Amino acid sequence: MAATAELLEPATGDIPAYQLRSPNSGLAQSIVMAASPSSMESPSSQHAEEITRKREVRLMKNREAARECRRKKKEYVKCLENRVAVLENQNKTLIEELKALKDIYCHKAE
DNA sequence: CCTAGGTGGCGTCATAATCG
DNA sequence: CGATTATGACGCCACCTAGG
Repeated sequence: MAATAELLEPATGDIPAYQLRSPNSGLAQSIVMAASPSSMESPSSQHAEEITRKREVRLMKNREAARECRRKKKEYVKCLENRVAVLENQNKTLIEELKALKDIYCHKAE
C-alpha cells in the first residue's frame, strides 16, 4: 500500500494532486494574489489582502509541518517495528539457550 | 462489472509544546 | 508571554480488493 502517493501523482508534471485539487487554497491562488496590482487599491482592501496573504503563508507552513510530522511518525513506527523484530529474535535465542542448559543440567543429574 | 469496506495520504483546524 | 512550530483529530479523496 506504500505506492498510493506515487500513483496519485497526476500526469501534470511536478505539481502534486493535492495542490491542484484543493479549490480555495494553495500556491496557485497566492501567486494570483501576488500578481495583482496592489498600488492602486484602497487601504482597506490592501489590509484585507495582507490578511489573506498572511493566512496563505500560515496554511502553507502548516501544510509542510503536517507533512514533516507524518514523515517523522512513520519513521518512528518503523523503528519500533524493527525493535520488536530484534527483541523477538533475542527472545527466541534466549529460549533456545535456556532449553539447551536445561538439557545439560538434566543429563548431569542422572 | 459494481460496490462496500479498508487503507493511506492529504489539508485544515484547534491546541499543546517550544522558543525567544 | 506572545509568536511559532508540532501534533492530534477530522473529513475528504483516490486506490485496492473481496464478494455478490
